[in-house]
Amino acid sequence: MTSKKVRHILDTIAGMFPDAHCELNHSNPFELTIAVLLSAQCTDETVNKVTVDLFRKYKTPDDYLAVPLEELEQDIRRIGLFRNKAKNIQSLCRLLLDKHGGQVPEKHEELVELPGVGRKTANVVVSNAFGVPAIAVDTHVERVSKRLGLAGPDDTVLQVEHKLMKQVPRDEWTITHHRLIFFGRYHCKAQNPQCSACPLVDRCPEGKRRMKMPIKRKSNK
DNA sequence: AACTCGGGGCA
DNA sequence: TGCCCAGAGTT
Repeated sequence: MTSKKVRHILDTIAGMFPDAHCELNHSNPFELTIAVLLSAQCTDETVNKVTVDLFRKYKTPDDYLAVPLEELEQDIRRIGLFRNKAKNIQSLCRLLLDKHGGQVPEKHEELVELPGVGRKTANVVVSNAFGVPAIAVDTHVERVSKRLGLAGPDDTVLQVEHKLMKQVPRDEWTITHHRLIFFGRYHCKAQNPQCSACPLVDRCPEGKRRMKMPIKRKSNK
């Protein structure tokens, strides 16, 4: 794909979502790390409902370790995977205290060593909390990148990340990440993508395919 | 590469 | 009801 076409895609999406940003409730790197960890397999909106109260009760790693696991599970019960997540939070806090003086490390390679923190979470933390350009490839970014042809249909998550970094100027990585998220979440949705109202449909391989042959919705006859 | 965890939102 | 969600760890 030509750099001109990539630029057109980026600019169009920027116009659609001029105020794209990180929607996770947080006010410091530690809270952001907790919020991203909690967000796995559920929406940010759901996470924020929990963290508003959670962050009032728990300010530091010590606070999370001061309560029994069952109490923390109860406090995050409203989101999915809460048993694993509660355990992850406490072991994360223990490690932060043991190895990092209770602070969230700024280096990507240190972040991914933390329990419950993978490559995607580390990218979100460095970009949103520490100002390091990064593109975190989640399900939205992966889906829209493949639909738009910014990545190949069979690329792994890591390959998608590399292709995006190659095609997008470094100082636009973080904002592009957020715009692709918004685009995927509110427009180029997994189930019912708004192709007929999409300014990119003419240049989108997947969009053209879908417009010609709309996906049949499952109907119970 | 496939599987598991898991309650909430939405059609 | 059934299916998916801004993942990561294990096998």
